[in-house]
Amino acid sequence: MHKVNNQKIASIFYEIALYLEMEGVAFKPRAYERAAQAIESMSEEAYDIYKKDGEKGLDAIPGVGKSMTDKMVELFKTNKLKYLNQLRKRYPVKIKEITAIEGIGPKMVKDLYKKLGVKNLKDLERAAKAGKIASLPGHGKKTEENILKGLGFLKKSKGRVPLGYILPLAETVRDKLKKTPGTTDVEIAGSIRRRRATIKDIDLIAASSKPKELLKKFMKLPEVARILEKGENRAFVRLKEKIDADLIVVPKKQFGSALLHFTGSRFHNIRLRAMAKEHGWTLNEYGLIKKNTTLASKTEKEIYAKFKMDWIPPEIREEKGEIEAALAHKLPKLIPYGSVQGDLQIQTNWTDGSYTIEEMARAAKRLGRKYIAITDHTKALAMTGGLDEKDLARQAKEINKINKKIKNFRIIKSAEINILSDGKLDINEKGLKSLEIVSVAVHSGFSQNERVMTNRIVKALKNPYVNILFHPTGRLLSRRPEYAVNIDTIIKAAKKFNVALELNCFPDRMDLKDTNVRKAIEAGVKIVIDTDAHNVDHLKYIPLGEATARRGWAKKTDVLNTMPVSKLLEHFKKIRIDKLRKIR
DNA sequence: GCCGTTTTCGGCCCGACTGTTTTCAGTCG
Repeated sequence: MHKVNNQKIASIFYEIALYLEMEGVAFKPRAYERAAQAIESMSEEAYDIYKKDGEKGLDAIPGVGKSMTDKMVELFKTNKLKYLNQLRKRYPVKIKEITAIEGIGPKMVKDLYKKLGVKNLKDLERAAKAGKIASLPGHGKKTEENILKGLGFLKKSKGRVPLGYILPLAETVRDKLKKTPGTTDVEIAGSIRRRRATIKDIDLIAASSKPKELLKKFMKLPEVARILEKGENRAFVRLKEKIDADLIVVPKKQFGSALLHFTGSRFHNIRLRAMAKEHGWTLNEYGLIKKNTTLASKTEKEIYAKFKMDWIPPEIREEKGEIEAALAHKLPKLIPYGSVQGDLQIQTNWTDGSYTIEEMARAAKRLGRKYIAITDHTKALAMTGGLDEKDLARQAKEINKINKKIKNFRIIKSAEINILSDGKLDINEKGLKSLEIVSVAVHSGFSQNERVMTNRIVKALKNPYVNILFHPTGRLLSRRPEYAVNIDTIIKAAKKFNVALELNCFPDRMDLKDTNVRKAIEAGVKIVIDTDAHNVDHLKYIPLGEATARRGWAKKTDVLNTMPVSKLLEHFKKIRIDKLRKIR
């Protein structure tokens, strides 16, 4: 058996979809894409589902039926897929690679292959530079230029970018557009509005009585490098920051329908449109329309109401049960932004942070936090100058001193303690006892196999002093995938040993991710949201974590550090006493 | 290829822009 992971399966299904699209097959490409999307966003591995529940389990994945179940089973059994190999043989073309270029789709790939023998990006570049594409019937000079520009962009582009790095730019552009005469609303839509962890481009929706002026202003912004498309009410540009931005301008009365349309997700929209169709209506960016009359268009809420649904927060518009919940008026009350009162992971210049404890505390207070926990690394992480038991005692004295100086604020004694490769901690019991909150994390042995890694973490969670598991899967979005860990087992252990799981807001981490948050809270495990700040500038990332918690359907009560500090510390204290009593 | 409080068969979301066309296919969101 071969443990083919979800990402790999999704990637294969996406590739099949492209090949089928290339052949002009109807409907099947969408089916494969839909299944791929479902699989890549599952928190449980399809392989584990198969081992546990067999083919029945796979078939139960939404969008997956008999045929795709068979294909997954074949992958698990042989690590190969005959169907895909046949497609690749018929068209020996790097289809995913080539269609990554803006403006090139499967049909053009087919044409370029058949007529010019283009199989990969290198062939494509050579053909374009030699002027061969412009001379093809059906294509021209412009197509060729766009391909060359697209190739250049692809080389420089970083692909999807962490949300936290793009949001400020999107907000800057939005705010500049807001000041245009005749413009009443500008909103960021798309996956940024849904607060996905990574972003491909910036979508902006505006309501204006003077669309021409607004579009002109947009295209002339200093952030813009190049104009890709322009129309009556939309413009599509490439920003100097190597990311594309799209602006759609509508009359005020259509702002809601436009916002709904361009917020997505795609599958949420498809579902809504199918529902509209059942009523004999159509839903598009201009409104919910019955024959020639508009039933609703001004606000999203009005449109949802026509379907007898509650308004659905953008963060959960992923066609993952939110439509059913909205129809039944049973949407969860998602944790409101601004609910997190304190930051529970902060590094200082005692280890690899850049600022003193007091500087971090004062900066956090300025942002409205009521408390922070100081969580410098411990000794096994030698490269950061990790603290030993004596250092922690010294740091405690320092914290006491600063606590007296800063009013209406509380610094909590904590640490980011290493889980050693055998699951033991690198701080002794006396050291653990001296801390108000004990947080643990993996920082070594990333290449351990899943069983070893999982057992190691579970062993650490079993320690009666442990309160929080930091960045449970260890992913770094721009650099490193998750380490091999069985998140279901971790969640079970967290529940059993009453340990909270961290949702780390650092833009590169966002760990736990949304689907794991949902899984954890469904299992009754508590979450903490914190920034992992290494300097004062990082403290601002809390709302990213709140957003991700919302994507995971978390309520305020699921997140421990929405509590005031006295209650929070009481909570951890009580757990510690209970656990120690059970052991003795 | 998937799916079903109308359906196990017959459907499957909708519209704009571009480039190369003389009315449209391809691509994108």
